[in-house]
Amino acid sequence: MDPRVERTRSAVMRAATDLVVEGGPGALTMDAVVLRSRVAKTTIYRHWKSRDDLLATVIEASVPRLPEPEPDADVETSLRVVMRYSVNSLRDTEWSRLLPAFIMLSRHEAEIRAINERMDWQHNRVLAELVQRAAAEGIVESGIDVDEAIAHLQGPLMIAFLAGLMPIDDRIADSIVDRFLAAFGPSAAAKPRTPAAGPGGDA
Amino acid sequence: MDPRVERTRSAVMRAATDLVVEGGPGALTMDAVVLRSRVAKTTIYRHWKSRDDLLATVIEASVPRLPEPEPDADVETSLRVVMRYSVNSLRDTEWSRLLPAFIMLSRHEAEIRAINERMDWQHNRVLAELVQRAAAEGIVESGIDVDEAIAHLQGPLMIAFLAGLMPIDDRIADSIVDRFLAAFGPSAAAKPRTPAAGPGGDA
DNA sequence: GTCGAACGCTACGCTACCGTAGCGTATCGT
DNA sequence: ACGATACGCTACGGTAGCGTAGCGTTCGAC
Repeated sequence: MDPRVERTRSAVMRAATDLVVEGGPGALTMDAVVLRSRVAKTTIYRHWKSRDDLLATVIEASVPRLPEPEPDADVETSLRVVMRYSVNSLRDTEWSRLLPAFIMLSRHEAEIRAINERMDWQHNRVLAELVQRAAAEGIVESGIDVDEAIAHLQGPLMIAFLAGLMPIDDRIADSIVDRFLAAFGPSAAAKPRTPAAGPGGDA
Repeated sequence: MDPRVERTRSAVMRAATDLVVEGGPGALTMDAVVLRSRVAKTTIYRHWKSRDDLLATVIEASVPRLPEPEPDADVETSLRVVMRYSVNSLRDTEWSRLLPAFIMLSRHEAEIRAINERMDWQHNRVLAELVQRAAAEGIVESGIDVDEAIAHLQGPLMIAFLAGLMPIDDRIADSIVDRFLAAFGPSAAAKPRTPAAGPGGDA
């Protein structure tokens, strides 16, 4: 491939990504990209058809893809590996600052929503497979609701990130898995006592 | 108070809120508000000093505040009440569509961030109190990490909402509390087996 | 009824941003 | 070397949005 093209694309992507990371999607203006990347505006428009197109490319390039677990590996270990990978995605300064914008734009921009759906689909597939294998091996309850399980794996991490409740590190990944196994383990007490009624004394 | 002021403020707020709900923060333009509210632009600027000010007011007005649990009520019941309240906040069409924008704007707009911090503070206070009471009553483990507990209460709900994994209803609120109690209950198996090592056989 | 406050209207000035035209220059592949 | 392709530059045209000026009108309070 023509090295000029390669150079231009990477310079623009670098500048555009930094702009969004630093100032949010609103900071991604073509003029700002021109200044920062030192690439002429006309040249940029030879590679991306619009500003929105460029924004979509920036996000797409930063979206993490969960690693596919090795089929013959221990399920619990695989789960921990995947969760640690998620944690590291959120530790990545680029993705961590892109994610909030990504969440919002997915609501109103069709292009970004499509990226979101592809990501969700991949993540859910990986996690669903692990949850089902865990159920088959008796590590978690057999009739487990896969979506619910996924929510309990991803949710605490996401909220810890968004709210800044706790440090995002391997420790949190492991503790989430621990809690997950405790909550969904086959010996998880007498499961649902859904009708709101306290177990013991009230005072 | 002058009813003209009351009328103007509510008409503008209604229009502005609808605009953000329908099209995101970018759709909140003064001209659009003028058209929809039938209030003159000059009048709007007599009540809000800028467009950003109006946006902040819109968000502030929609942010849910968790109910303060009654001190003499059963802890588990209170927890369920609070979680159901959170669920209903997300069922509210206004807040559910404002939340993503809120998440993003909190990163780059100081005004919105301040609102976010006030909300987090109130939510965390309510939940922390309940978690601590639960610990004191022996419903959950005694040395419980309050922030971790909060993450496990709010996280699954948040991710279910953001990803659209499951229907947002009272059922999910209750099941989250169930899972929480199972994961953090005093008899929650042999707690952390943090070093990644499977319990039984691997294959 | 009268006075003051709130409101409405038109018309701006200003800025930021998008995306393009036209034409000359530099660089790559062969 | 040399043709093709990519790139750079300047200068725009057009739009959208913010916030204000100035002045007349209406409405509420008393």
